[in-house]
Amino acid sequence: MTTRTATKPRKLTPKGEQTRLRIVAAAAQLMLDRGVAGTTMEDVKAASGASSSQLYHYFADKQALIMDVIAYQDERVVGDQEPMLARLDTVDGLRAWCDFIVQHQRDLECRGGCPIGSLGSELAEVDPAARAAVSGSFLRWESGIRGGLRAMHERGELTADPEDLALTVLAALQGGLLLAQIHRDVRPLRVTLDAMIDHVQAHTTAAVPSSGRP
Amino acid sequence: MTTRTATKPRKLTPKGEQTRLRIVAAAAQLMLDRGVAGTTMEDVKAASGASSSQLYHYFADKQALIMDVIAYQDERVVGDQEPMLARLDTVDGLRAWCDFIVQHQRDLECRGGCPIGSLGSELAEVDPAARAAVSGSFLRWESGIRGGLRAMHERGELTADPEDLALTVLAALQGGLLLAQIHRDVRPLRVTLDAMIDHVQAHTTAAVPSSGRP
DNA sequence: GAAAAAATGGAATGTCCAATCCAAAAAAAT
DNA sequence: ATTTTTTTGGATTGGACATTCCATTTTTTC
Repeated sequence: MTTRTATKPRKLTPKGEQTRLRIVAAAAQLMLDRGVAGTTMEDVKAASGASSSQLYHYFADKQALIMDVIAYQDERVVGDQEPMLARLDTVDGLRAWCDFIVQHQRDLECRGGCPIGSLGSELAEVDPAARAAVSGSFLRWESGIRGGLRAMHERGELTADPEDLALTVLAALQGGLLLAQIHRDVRPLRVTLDAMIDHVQAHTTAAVPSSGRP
Repeated sequence: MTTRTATKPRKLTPKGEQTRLRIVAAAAQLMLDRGVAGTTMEDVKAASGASSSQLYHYFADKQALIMDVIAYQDERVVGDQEPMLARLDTVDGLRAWCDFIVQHQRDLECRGGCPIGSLGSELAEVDPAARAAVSGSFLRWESGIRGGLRAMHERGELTADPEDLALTVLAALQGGLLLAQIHRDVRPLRVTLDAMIDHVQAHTTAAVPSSGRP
């Protein structure tokens, strides 16, 4: 098929693929900085160095670009965290993951919020396809968290239900990220993730009050 | 002053106040249903039965209307919950509040997400004044939650820090609401709030595993 | 009852922005 | 080397939409 709107586009040349990715990466950054509605195709052109023809060569319309931005952020956020998610089978691994997220938000000065959650929140009621895509990304993220918790559970170290606990941890993370963004302060995120660590620890077989950490 | 853009508007007649409120209420509903960007002034006119002149008679511009929508939602959400927040000084009160929120989302079929959180997420990076207003609303909400937890603490029933716990509960709530909205399923919210109840209970002096509830 | 102020109606204006169009250059395929 | 395809450039178009403008009606104030 020569149409591109509903099917996977025909295979691009390496140069074409590079241009397409440059456009998606630029759009992803702009949409994190200013939201989807606050990002125009003109902005994307300027940030990516592409022309209008290129934008509409690679993307049927703005909505198609948004879908690719969601997929891109899914890789950048969930995909990149997978090595750490694989280590959530220990409380120390959980703590390291939390520390990484808090530090990352500190580096960003709490701007943008969660790259996936913010997109989902903005688009959920106006773009069903986008909402479904973000839902898929959240399920992937939850699955990664659950994998580690389940391993703990299978070793007999975690007494709580890893299904529910993974969901709770992701929800707390999303809420902590939102509050940090709104208040421009990592404390809500830090405190919330620490509470999750405590909560997980409280449901391990070696449950003891967490001692002061250096 | 005769200007209306930066100062409190001059006193309205009762009829004028009624019209202004009708506009704000209509805008609030539309912005929950379709987001701020997805809501035009034409939509607000149609929903409120007001004319363009009326919109711009009562609001300097769309941004001014948005600010009033945030204040309105603050009252509708946090203000209306205050009686329940006053009862968060018991685990049963906490459970009742959580049940109310879950049922409310069920009634809405998880559409819209949190009326305050969604506005904040969409506007945080494009409207500093809006972000600050939402921040204030979250602080008010957190304060209401903390009040109850602090009462428990002061009675010696809660061993955890009510400051941190209130923050954690609000973050978990926001995250649960977001996940429920994105997945169109109350389960993430239910599970997350249940975990918060467990977490609070685990830090009370009568800490026992929660038995199955009817 | 009259004057002033507020509320209301709706057409018009100007700007923004997604998307299209016309075309040339570069790269790939034959 | 030539033809075909892909990539690229940028002007233009049409529609959306916030806001302004002109005016009348209604309500409030004196």
